[in-house]
Amino acid sequence: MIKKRKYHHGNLKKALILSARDLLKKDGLNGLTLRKCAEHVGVSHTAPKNHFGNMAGLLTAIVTEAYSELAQMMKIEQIDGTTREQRRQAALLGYVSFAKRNPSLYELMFSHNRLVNDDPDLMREVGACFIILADIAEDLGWYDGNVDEVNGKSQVALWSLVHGYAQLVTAGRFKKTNMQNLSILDIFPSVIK
Amino acid sequence: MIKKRKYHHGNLKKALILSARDLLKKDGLNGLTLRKCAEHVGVSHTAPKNHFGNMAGLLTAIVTEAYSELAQMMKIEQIDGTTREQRRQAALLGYVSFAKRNPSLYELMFSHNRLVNDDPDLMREVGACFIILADIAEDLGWYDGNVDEVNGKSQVALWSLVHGYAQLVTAGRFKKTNMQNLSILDIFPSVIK
DNA sequence: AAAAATATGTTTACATTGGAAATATTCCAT
DNA sequence: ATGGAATATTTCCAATGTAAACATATTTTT
Repeated sequence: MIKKRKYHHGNLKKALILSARDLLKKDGLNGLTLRKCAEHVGVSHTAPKNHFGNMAGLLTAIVTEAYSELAQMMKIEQIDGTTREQRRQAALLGYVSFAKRNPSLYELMFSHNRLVNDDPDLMREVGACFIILADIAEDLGWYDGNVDEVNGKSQVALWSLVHGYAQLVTAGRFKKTNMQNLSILDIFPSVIK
Repeated sequence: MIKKRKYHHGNLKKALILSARDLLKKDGLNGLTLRKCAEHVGVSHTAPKNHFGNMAGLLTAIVTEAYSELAQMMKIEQIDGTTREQRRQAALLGYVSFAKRNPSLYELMFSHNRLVNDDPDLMREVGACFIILADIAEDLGWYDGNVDEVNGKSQVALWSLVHGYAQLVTAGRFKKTNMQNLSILDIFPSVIK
């Protein structure tokens, strides 16, 4: 039985996001256009509007999914019985690995005026990442003071360090130094008590 | 004596960069277009091509200048007689201040495929920033080992931490936490011996 | 000083893109 | 089954980056 080409795609939203991710990986931010996404999926160039409203909406959807994936990368290998130090190392490696494999997407995730920043889904996924970071930021021993203050600073410092490292590497800012091949774990251990 | 409108602008390159900075500050990356730059300066929309080749060339020129400014911000107040700790604090505050005042520009400075990354001028200014960071990264006491290794790791860690903090703040990633108003100096001091 | 070469700027033209508006098709709740 | 909501298409437009040919000014060479 031959499948007739349907007027309705069925799962266009998901398909467009996947297509957008492909374009982003292949040609970077400049190569990602609504029309190319639509053409790649086989729909008219205005079909995305129903699902995302506009370009910012599509980018927000992609990034929202990306934060979810980033959280997954950080949680990999975090089975019961592992120590916090083991979870931390696994999470940091997963985090940097994600950024290196998706440099354009990663850049977009920290853009400050290209996304719908108050999108509830996006905020939820960002929050989910922050919670994972909060777990592995405990016991760093970098600060003194009351528990809440120490934990807050630790979270900020941990995320700052790993994000900064990930982006500086993917942006090539260490390329002209002899430190391009340092691992994130080389940067961390000695300051962890 | 009335000045006749000249066919040649005189200092178009610099004027276009300034105009681009204005647009970037006012409307973000999406609001920056070659045609608007040209119109704002009062030349035809293809005039920029002579000086920058294409959009990537203009962005590279803007970013190159921005790295120079960032270096200046880090060097402010670094007069003789200051301790390294004082220089470090001044540099960190200047760095974050620059990022906060120029969020779109700052984002562009760490983009990984929108610039002409092998541009000699850009590489020189990035290198100049790295040298300043190298100075203030000494004596952090975060690592053990031979001097070169310790210094290398310290530079990478310092830049990662301050860049990560600056971008996470400007991207609003701490907005939903109670840590939005922490200073970069709150993140640093306790880990400095 | 004259002429040639180079640099700088304009005009014209075109393909790509995001998006608005009107219309068509399908799905779904009652 | 049927009317409304959701989904997709068609048509249209303004904005954009860029190429090519041409115009004007500046610098270099002779």
